[in-house]
Amino acid sequence: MSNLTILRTYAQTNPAKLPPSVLFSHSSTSLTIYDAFAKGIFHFLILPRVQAPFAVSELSSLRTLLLSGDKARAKQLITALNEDAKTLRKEIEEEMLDRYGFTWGIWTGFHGAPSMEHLHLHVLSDDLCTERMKNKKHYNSFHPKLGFFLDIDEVLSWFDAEDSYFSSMAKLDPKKHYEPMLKEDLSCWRCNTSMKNIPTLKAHLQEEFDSLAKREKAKMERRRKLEEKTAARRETDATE
DNA sequence: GTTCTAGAAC
DNA sequence: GTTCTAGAAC
Repeated sequence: MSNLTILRTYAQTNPAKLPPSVLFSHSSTSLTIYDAFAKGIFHFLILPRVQAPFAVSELSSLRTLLLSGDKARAKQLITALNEDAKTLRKEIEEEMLDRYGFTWGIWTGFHGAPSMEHLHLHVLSDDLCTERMKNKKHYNSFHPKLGFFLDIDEVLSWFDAEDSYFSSMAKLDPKKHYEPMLKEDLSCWRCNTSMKNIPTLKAHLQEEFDSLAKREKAKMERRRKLEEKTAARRETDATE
């Protein structure tokens, strides 16, 4: 099953009835689900559950939430999603250490022009070269320098800015402002090198990830050895 | 969002 | 000839 309103269906379903292949965890206010087409090795979506005072229509997207009228209420909801994301990132990092022996970047944000109904916060690792990363639109929608991917901290900062700034950002005009960003030329988000097509980009991202892995694992190893030495020294000091 | 596929790019 | 993209259909 997959259509443009599937997330809305999940958000209105009793979490106990969602299959474990879909649901990762839930709280009283949100659901964390596995992204069905993960663009990073780790890729989750956090969805607000449909409950008062919000109507399902107000939770349709970031745009509808920001324009729903009550700024304080909207900020509160996004702050709650942010807290859930922090917890999730910790869990992802533990899993990274377990399975890969090091940790790497995790991004948390919204798409400027989402293509599925119901507000969803992406939490994904920054490797970005999985099997499901298939075209320019996929990649550019997460490229941190293009502007399509809106980091949650940036979105939260809009609430503390002047009203006129908040209003201009809250418009989130998909056709004029956001969708053209998806057609920008491909470039590596780490080193800015331009890439002629998706297979070339993915091979490059894989190399970047492999060299990062090597550096980070070496760092972990040095740290471990240092701790070993420190522990041994402590032991000697204690017996002297 | 994905899949399919015509035709552009190589 | 093969690889790859991008637009239509769903």
